[in-house]
Amino acid sequence: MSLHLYDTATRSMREFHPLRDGTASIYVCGATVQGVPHIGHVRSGLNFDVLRRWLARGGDDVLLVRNVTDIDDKILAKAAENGRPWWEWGATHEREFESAYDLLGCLPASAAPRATGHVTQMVELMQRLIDSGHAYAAGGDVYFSVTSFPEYGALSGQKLDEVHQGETALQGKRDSRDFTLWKAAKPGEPSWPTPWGPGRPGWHLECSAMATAYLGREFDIHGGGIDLVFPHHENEQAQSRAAGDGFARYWMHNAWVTMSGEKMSKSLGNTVSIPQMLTRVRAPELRYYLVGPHYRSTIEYSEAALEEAVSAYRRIESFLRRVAQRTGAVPLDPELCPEFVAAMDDDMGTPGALAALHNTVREGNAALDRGDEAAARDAAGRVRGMADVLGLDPLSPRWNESSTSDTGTRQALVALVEHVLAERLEARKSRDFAKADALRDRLTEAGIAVEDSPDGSQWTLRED
RNA sequence: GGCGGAGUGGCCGAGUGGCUUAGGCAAGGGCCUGCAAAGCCCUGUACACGGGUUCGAUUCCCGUCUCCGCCUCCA
Repeated sequence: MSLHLYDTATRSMREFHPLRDGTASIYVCGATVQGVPHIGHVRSGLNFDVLRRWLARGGDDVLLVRNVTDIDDKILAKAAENGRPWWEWGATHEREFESAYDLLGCLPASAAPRATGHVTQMVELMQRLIDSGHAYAAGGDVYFSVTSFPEYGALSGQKLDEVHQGETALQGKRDSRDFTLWKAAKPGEPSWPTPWGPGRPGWHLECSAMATAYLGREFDIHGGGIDLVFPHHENEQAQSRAAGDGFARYWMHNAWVTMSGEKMSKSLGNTVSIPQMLTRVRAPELRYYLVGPHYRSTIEYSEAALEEAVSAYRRIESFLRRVAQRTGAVPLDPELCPEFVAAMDDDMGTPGALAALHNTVREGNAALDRGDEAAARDAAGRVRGMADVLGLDPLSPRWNESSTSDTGTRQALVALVEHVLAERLEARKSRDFAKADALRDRLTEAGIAVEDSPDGSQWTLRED
């Protein structure tokens, strides 16, 4: 079976064929950089990172553009509240998002364009829309005429009569359902010059302009959170198609992370930020938690579920470490088992993919138990290969980066622990188990877990 | 009011018209171990409720209840 993806626009599973053979293009709606990223924001980035890895695995050269909305009402409001320049406020949080994506193992985007850097493209798009009668300027604002585009509502299944753009009814709108492409400058607000007067972008316009600028007038996949379907993506599609562009060929939307049954959002105050999260669990553990469930299923956040993810991830990790310790470095095996491939091809079925991975872990552990090192190494290589597709390979060097800064401390710790373990080994040899246990207890108290095996004792730092 | 999603074993979380024990976590039993931990083996027997279609439905259809999301900024 080849890759099938659920397409929001047709509400059906469609076989994926890129527009241009060998190249897949993806545009993901990224952050409005008004605050610190929480796990919900990052879920989207993670889901599309997995998609991108899977497409690349299938041989496609993947272009992934993830935009940064660095000018909007909220940024201006929050910056003002905090007495900071709006551009600094945006830049600060843009770095927070970039750092969160990076820490969680997202491959860097091919481009991360900012709205403020693409006003020229927006002006061009507006001009095309005005020329073709789909948009009009009024008092420095520019609006998209919804009734001029019969397809309007097709993406989200909204009926035109039921539509409310939620924008304050502005004076110049010919129809209350029209949406704003460009906002006339208000005193004191940042603005950019246009043929219709100075102003700033409306929210939807930037994505059409940037997607087209980088990926062309037609591209493969447009993604984002499920809430963006209406009005954001509906409006994007309307303005681009009305202007004559093919625009996105597949629409993919990820579900929420909820908390106590409610959507996680700043206004509800039920946010769990990434920096906060990462003080409690390690990055790949959090990634496992967010990537494990299917991307179209809601994740109801809970401590217990997070802990389970941590345990499940550690099971994989400890298997690989055990094999590596006993038999030497384990190379990643790019060959994927059929169950894994089938699961991933079925609309990125990460749960099924993880099931296949865990089955291989069990297989490998069993091989280890019976002393079949070749089989264990083989399984370990395949486990790494599968985990890598999900960005979860525990042996990937990227997860070590954070600890390299304090190499000296690390070395001192290693020396001390090794010394205690050597002493304990002596005690065990002379069957002085009271002493051996006392030494182990002391390490345990210090947060170091010791496990004995036929090959000697292993120790790990437990952060909880 | 309009549109959409969901209710699965102790928990998380997939899936399918009749053998999937999905997978994980937790639990119990066993093996292994000086002990512990890890690992391996075994065990649980689920599919909101009421109808219908069918030889057979957790899976299809209808209805009911409950929950959630979008329609307002939002990943």
